[in-house]
This record gives sequence, C-alpha cells and structure tokens, in this order.
Amino acid sequence: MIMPKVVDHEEQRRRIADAAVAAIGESGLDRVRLVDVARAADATTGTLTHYFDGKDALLAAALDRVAERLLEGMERFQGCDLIEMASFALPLGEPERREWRVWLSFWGRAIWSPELAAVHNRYYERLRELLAEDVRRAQSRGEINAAVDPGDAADAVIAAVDGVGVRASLDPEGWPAPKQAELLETLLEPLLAPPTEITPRRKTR
Amino acid sequence: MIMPKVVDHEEQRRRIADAAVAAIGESGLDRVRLVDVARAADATTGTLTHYFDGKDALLAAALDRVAERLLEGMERFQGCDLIEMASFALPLGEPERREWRVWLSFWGRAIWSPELAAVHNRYYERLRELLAEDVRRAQSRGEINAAVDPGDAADAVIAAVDGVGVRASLDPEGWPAPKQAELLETLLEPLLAPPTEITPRRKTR
Amino acid sequence: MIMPKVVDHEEQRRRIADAAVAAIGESGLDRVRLVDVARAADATTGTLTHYFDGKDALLAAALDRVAERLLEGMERFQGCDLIEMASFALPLGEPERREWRVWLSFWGRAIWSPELAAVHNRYYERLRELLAEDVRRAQSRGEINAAVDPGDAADAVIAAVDGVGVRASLDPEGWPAPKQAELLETLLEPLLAPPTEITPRRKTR
Amino acid sequence: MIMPKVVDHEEQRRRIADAAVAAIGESGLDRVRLVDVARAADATTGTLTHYFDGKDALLAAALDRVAERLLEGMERFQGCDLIEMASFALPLGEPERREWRVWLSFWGRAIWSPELAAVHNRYYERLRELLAEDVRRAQSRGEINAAVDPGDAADAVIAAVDGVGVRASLDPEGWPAPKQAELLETLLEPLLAPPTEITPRRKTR
DNA sequence: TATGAATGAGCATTCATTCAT
DNA sequence: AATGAATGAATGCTCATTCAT
Repeated sequence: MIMPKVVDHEEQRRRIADAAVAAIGESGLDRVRLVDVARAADATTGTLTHYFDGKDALLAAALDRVAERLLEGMERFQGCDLIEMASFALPLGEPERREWRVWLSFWGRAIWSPELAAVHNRYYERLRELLAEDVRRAQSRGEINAAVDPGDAADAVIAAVDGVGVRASLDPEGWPAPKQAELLETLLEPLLAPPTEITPRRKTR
Repeated sequence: MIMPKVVDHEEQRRRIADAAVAAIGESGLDRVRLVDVARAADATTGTLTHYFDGKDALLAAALDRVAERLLEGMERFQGCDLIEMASFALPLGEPERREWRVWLSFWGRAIWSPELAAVHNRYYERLRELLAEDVRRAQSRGEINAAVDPGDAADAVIAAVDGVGVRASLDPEGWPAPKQAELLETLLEPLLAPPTEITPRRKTR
Repeated sequence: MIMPKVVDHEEQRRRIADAAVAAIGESGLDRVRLVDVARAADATTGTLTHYFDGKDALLAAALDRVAERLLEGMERFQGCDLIEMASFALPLGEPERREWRVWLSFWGRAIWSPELAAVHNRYYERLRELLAEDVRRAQSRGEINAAVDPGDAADAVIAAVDGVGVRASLDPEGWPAPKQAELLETLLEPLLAPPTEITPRRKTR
Repeated sequence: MIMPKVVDHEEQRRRIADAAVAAIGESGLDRVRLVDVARAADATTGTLTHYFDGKDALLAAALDRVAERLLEGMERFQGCDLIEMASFALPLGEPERREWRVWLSFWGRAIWSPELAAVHNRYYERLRELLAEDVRRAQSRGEINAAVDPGDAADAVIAAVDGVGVRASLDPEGWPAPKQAELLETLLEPLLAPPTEITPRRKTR
C-alpha cells in the first residue's frame, strides 16, 4: 500500500495551530505575528495561508486546540474526587500557567468576536456536561448531597476554577499552587460536601 | 491659593482616560485606535500625547479608571449583605457589562505587561481589604461564622465574582441577571452563611 | 533716565540663537527640536516664535552666531604667525570640536538652502579678506614670498583648515591636536614659507 | 552551483541603496523620505523594509555606496600624476557635484552616528592607502621628494581635496572647475614637487 | 505544495506652528 | 511678553495578504 506523499491536511492544520498556541504563549495574543507562528511551525507565512483563511481563522483554530487540551486534561481525571479534579485545571505549574495565559488572552477577544465566543461556549458546555456527569456519579455514591443540582454544581466548579485561575494568572508570585488549591477548596467544599450531618471532609493536603 | 493657568492637567488626563474607557468598550482593546479615543474625548491625537506618553500609558490610565470605578461601586454598597453587595459587581445590566468587557480585555494584556498587572493587583488588594473589613463587621454582628478567616472569605468572594462574571461576559444571552445571581449565591452562601448549628470546619492552615 | 522694562529684542534673539547652537551641539542639527532650544534658552517654544519666524529662521540665526564666533576667534590672533593663527581654527579641544560639529552640520543643509549657503559664503568672504590682509602684512614684512597672491593664499588656508577639520571631526580619536597641527603645517608651510632662495614655481594656468 | 531562488538579495540591496543615493542627491539628506527612495527604486516602502532594517540602515547603505564609487573613481586614475588624479575627485562637473552633495550631507550626520562615522573612516583609510601607494611609486620614479612621508602626503591630499570640495560645493557658482583645480594645485604642488635642489624643510615636531 | 518577495493600507508618533489667556 | 495647550500634517514602520515561481 502506497502512502500518499502529500501531507495529511488535517494533521498539518493541527501542527500549525499548536505552533500558534506556542507562539501566543511566548509573546501574547496581541503581539503575535504570522511570521512568529510560521517560525514556530517551522514553515513560512505563505504556508499558513494554505491551511487557514487568514489570521483570524488560524487564531480560532489555536483557541480550539487549547480548549481541546484543557478538556482532555479534565477527562483524564474523571472519576477522581471532584475538587481534586478541578484543582488540576488550575495554573499550578509552569505548563498549566502557559496554557492559562493563552486561554485568558482569548477571553478579551471572544467578547468582540462571535466566532471565538462560540468556541469558548462550546467548550464550557462540554465541560459542564462532563462535570455534571461526575457530580451525578458522586451523588449516586452518596458523596455529594443529592439535593444539589448537578448542572448548578458544575457551573459552580467552572466559575470557581476560572475565578481562582484568573487571580493566579495575574499574580503568579502571589499565588503559589497550595494557595490556589486552598481557595478552590474554600469555595467548593461546602457545596460539594457529603450530605452528612455536615461533617465536611478533612483536608488531606 | 493655586491659580490654575488654563486647564487642570489632572482633570484633563482623567477626562481622556475616561474617553479611552468608552472607546475600548465600543470596539475592544485590540481594535481601539488613538483616533477613536481622541474622537471620544473630543480632541485630536496630538492632544492625547500632551497628556500621555504614548498609547500604552494611555491604556494603563484607562485601566486605572475602570478599577477606580469598580472599587467605588463596591464602596457604595458597603454595609449591605455581603452576597448582595458582591452581586452588584456582576455584569447584570448593560452598563456593567460594558465595564466588564473593558476590565476583562485588560486581563489578557496584563499577563504580558507588568505595568498593567500592577494596576490589577493593586486593585485586588484594595478590594480584598474592603471585603475583609465587611466580613469582620458581619462576624461581629454574628452574621458570619467567626471561624472563617476574613481575608480568605474576601478572596473567595473575589474569585466567585470573577468566575461568574467571565462566564456571563462570554455568553451574555445565556446568563441573564438572575442566573448570575443564583450561581453567585450557590457559591458563596455556604461559606458566608450565618453560624447555624452547622459549623463549617476550621481551616487548619 | 528710565530703563525700559521691555527686554532688549536683539539681545534676546542673540541669547536664543546661542541656546540653539548649544542645543544643536548636544544632539545634532537633524535631531534638535524647538523644545530643545527652548529648554536650553530657559524659555518656551511660544517665546521662540516671538523672536524668530519659524524654525528655519532660528537655525539660520544659530549658524550666524557660530560664524560670528569663529571669525572673532580668528580676529583675536591677527598679527600672529599665519599658520599658528590658522591652527587655532582647528577642532583642537572640546569646545572647538563642539563648534565644529555645529558648523559642519550646517554644511549639509546649506547645500540645499540658499539662505544658509549665503551665511556660509558671507563668512568665507570676510574670513578670506581677513586672512588676505594678514598675508599682505606678512609679505610687507618679508615673511612670505611676495609672488604669492594674498587672496589665493587665503583660500588655501581656508581649504586646509576645512580639510583638516573635517577629518578630525569625523575621527576625533584618531586626530589629536598635534596630528592636526602637523598636517596643517605640512600643507601650508611650503606655501607660506619665507621667500628663501627657493622660488616657488610659477603658476602655469 | 548556486541557483538563486528568484532575486539576488544583495543585488536588490545595492539597487535600492543606489536609489537612495539618487533620492538624497535630489532633495537632500534631511528631506528625503522613504517614499522618495521607494519611488526612485521603483518599489514600495514595504519593499525597502524587506531589505533594510529601517531608514537609518538604508541611509548607511547609501553612504557605503557613495564611498565605494568615490574610491572606484580614484582607482581608475591610479598611476596618473597625483595632483591630476586628486583633482578628479573634486566636484568639477554636475555628476561629481551631485555625489559631493550626498557625501557632504553625511558628514553632518556621521558626527552623531558612530555607524556612519565608521563608514567614513573606513573609506578614508582605504583612500589613504591608495594614495600613499601612489606617492611611493612616484618617489621611486624620482617625481616626488623621497623625504616626504607617503602617509602624510596622502593625508595632505585628502585634506586638500576635502577643503576645496567643501568650498566649491557651498558656492558652485563662485568655484568653477578651473578655480578649484588651481587652488588644489596651489596647495599640493609645493609638497609634491620633484626633489629639485630645494630641500623641503624638515618637520620640526 | 511551498516559498518569500512584494504590496499597501493602517497606525502611532513626532513636532512645528497657532492662539487664547 | 510669555505661556503652554491644542492642532494636524507628515512620516516611518508594521504586518496581513497576495502571487509569481
């Protein structure tokens, strides 16, 4: 069987989009130029236009990649303790901080761009579903008060992670990993506590 | 007695910075041009450079103004119920949504600009202090469990507001005012609840 | 007798023109701004326009001042040995180097500006006259061969000084004072030598 | 064998630099705009930035070209009588006057720019070497007094040419070709005269 | 496919000049 | 006379996009 010499179009797109993420993480969304992306992808700007209809499309693809990876990260921790799982979405280490920088940069653009906003909302929907599923599972195991609406709980987790993540991203020095985790716990523990006579879980860390 | 020559320099700076906020709110931080600000300030670009050392300095001043106003907004509600007060910081109406758009746009830049990050962090510090004060007051009135650390509670409120605000800003249609308020309540109520028989556990660290 | 409160207009013009010379000497003719001159004159740009019709006129006045001072410098050494006198016009020390920088900067402009060229040529005429006078005097004292045309000799001195001065201005490190003086001597000594038995060759053309 | 892709990068740079020289010769160094150069090079300003890092770099390249051509001009006359050769470096005709205008304009800038000064000094060094070589040759033929130091003689020629050239450039009307040549002769003939019975005075310093 | 030369609109910035006080 | 706020034309530079090879 002869492998076609031509490159896999989709694979190339993904490769370039990843390069864009890297380039954005390097110099910021506002400052990134097409040549920066090209350089990061080991290609030329001309090549980029073969695969994307202009810069906006490329950036949208980059956002998509980030969202995809964030989601995959969450999926890996499915089944774990919910708060623990959520905390892994925080910018605890340098690689995560990097992804957060990119992710956060896109917020400011998404407000003005329906296309980017759509990517964000699609991601939030999937994440919410994923989390709600976990909540339901935990409730069936009696670990979370059954009175809590799984969707609401998921939204709460999302908001808590975003809120803590923003703060930590803007002041990385002031927010080392433990401090972030603690704040997340402070916010979510009462909500996701087991429906006992209210003995909140002991802190393990 | 100071006899100002012709114009009050500081007043002009403020006026122009406010115009910048308006312009950013109109077209977005990335797309705003100096002429847009000038137009909004009823001036020319040349005038802007009289008062600011270039575009970056002007944008930083704009961020300062937004932060100032957000803080002032919070101060107005001091003494009210904490959750109620916090909810007034959410993008519930169009004017607030506008401010949030600007505020949020700056996050993406602040990550790459120490100057902007400093403005943000300064604001967060002051906000935290203000909220912590309120928490202490509520505790002294017995409205909040005395075991809760006021600073931690303040951080929690900030994170919750930011988290909900981001979500609502990215999807204004999907997050009408009541839904925002509910999510905020879901997040904060257990934490800031009166010290019923259910004593939330003390923090160990 | 009442001294009028009003400033001496001419005196002010001179003061400002001198400030312009200083400012040019600081940052170069191309880069000097009106505000720089104003600052150097301890005035504001508005004041400058009271005394000069725009930047060009001010610069022309500055050139005039430099020429004036160069000429005055030469006059002080009148009567001395001609070569010695000429060498005092070279950029031997820092203050002279400074004047030369300004003077030289104007050459590039004078080429394109009849006004500035006129200042230069006027200065050259006066300098030539002054030098020719000295040559005549030296000839009458028998110190210079009488066959030499005083005007030609003056032109030769001017050219020699300019030629050496340019070289030294472009490479101050490579042309310390003694080296400049030597080259000037090499160029002028044979010409301005006493009328020894060696009759300088007759001009053929 | 090198197969140039599409255009010869260096060739293009030279073409543009030459266009810059032409543009400077047209309107002067101070007034020349990037668009003028672009127009002269039959290109756009954008193209210029492909080949040069901004205006300064382009101007420096232009200076380099002028120096190159001046040197080439001198090389063509190598072996001729030295004074005759030197006189060909003077602004005798319109094309030479043009080159001189450009060359002279750069003097005023080089004072403030180490980069430009370096170009000038490099050129002077090469020219000095070339002239000194010629002097040595003439000495071996007995045409120039062997007591004269070739390097010093070369410096003298350079200074004389520069001195006369400046004067002529500032007042082209007053300095027709013959007058320039005569002054040059007046300055250099005694120095470069054949070693007749008249021993040139020994250097004292 | 891929390259990179070329384009040119867009924009911040500079700065001489004007003018009301 | 002097100030300095305001103007706005001028211009270098950036960079996404196009296109011939």
